[in-house]
Amino acid sequence: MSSRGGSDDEDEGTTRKKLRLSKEQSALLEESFKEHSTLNPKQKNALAKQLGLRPRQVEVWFQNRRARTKLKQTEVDCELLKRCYESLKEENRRLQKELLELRAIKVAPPCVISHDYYMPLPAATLTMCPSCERVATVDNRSLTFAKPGFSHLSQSSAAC
DNA sequence: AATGGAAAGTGGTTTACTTCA
DNA sequence: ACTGAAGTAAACCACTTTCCA
Repeated sequence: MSSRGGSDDEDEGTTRKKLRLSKEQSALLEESFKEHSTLNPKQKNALAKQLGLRPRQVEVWFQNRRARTKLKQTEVDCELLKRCYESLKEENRRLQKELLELRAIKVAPPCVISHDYYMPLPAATLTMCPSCERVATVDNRSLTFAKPGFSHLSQSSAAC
């Protein structure tokens, strides 16, 4: 690894001061990064020549730039996951509440149907999808799931 | 004087290539 | 001639250090 340890960085004799890239240099590097986030040796050398920098400096700039991009993306992903978590927490709260209500309905005395007297069934009874183990509400004629996303269940069988 | 951010250093991993038994 | 192991260089990445505004 020839470029390790700055052996090709020797310049101006004694202590090498850290260089701050000019606006023009940064702009050109940014422009180049937009086109391709990695450089082949030919592109790197050409860009270095154009900028008046050492190829190693161009290489380092691209490495740091990729790292910054990744960091930014990670932060965005983190925010997204936070929001997703909050949303799921809220939905879980709501479903737990719904489950309690449905259990209460299930525990209530069964309906009686006599010849001259019809007592309607409760609006829904509780069942569990055996495949995905989600709770579903079922009435006489059709299967009605509490949440969207249960469409994978057919009406004829309460299984996924 | 303290600090954030960017340039540069360091060490580890991967990949492509060469050499040699 | 073919093949697999070993060595090497280059490039990348993650992490860290240095230094300037």
